[in-house]
Amino acid sequence: MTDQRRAVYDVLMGKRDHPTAVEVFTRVRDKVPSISLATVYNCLETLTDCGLAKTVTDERGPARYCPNLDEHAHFFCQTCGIVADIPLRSRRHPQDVWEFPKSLTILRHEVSFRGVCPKCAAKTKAAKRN
Amino acid sequence: MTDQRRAVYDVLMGKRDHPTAVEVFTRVRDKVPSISLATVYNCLETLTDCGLAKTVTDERGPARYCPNLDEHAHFFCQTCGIVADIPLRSRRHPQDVWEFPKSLTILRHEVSFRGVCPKCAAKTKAAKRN
DNA sequence: AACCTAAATAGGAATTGTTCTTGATATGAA
DNA sequence: TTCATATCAAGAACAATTCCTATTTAGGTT
Repeated sequence: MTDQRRAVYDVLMGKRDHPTAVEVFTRVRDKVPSISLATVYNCLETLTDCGLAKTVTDERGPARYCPNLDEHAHFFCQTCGIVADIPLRSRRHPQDVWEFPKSLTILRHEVSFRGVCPKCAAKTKAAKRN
Repeated sequence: MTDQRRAVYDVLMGKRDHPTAVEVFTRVRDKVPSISLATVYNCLETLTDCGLAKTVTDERGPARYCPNLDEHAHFFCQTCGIVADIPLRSRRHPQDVWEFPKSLTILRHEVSFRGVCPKCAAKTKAAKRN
């Protein structure tokens, strides 16, 4: 655990959103001004390999990193692009929710929702009134 | 509907797998040798906008395109990278499984699984026996 | 059938996000 | 100390995609 990794980890945990590598980079530079973007990528990879963070990708955009280790889904706002965590109501096995060929070895699964966040919904509503 | 779009559409429908743009490009050149990669990208975007195809992305790899319009999930084999459609028979409503802030407008959702396909599972088993 | 206009195309340059390479630096073991 | 190993910074390289521009085409209108 080097200074850089510690700093990247702290930044991820400090603001529990879903920053891109570049966003992590700009945040972490406040603490370790000499850090390079490549190192941020390396640290993020190391952290995800250790299971301390997860990657989230919204279609073709840049990879985002998620410090929330609980099982959860992601919501992507189609308008502003914000990413939100959707918690699981109760512990369920994938097999309990979906039916799939038993010949497949399922190691992990991922659920994502797309739509409009409250803020953007309010904006479009306000725009329509004009 | 231009020749190029028709050709891209036919290629997608002709082999119901999950090709990348470049794979579509190489396949479609047999029919329309003068087509350019940029045009393939354009056509694929047009088709997905029309709802005639879907995009599938496995983490950070190139985008893949899926001609299967039925509701289904995707399975990604971690070993060989193959993408398979999983008919999505959900046993529960999303609201029953996930806890949504009711302020979110959900327009669509996506489920993907990662693991090992039967073929690769057999291979590793065979390798272990040696 | 010739004409017109908006849309689509080919080709290549540019951009974006990420990974790789290299040499320097640090860390820990012998 | 000396060596081996891992990490780092900096920037080049890379892959996937998008953008740009001149040219061509589709398809509706005379």
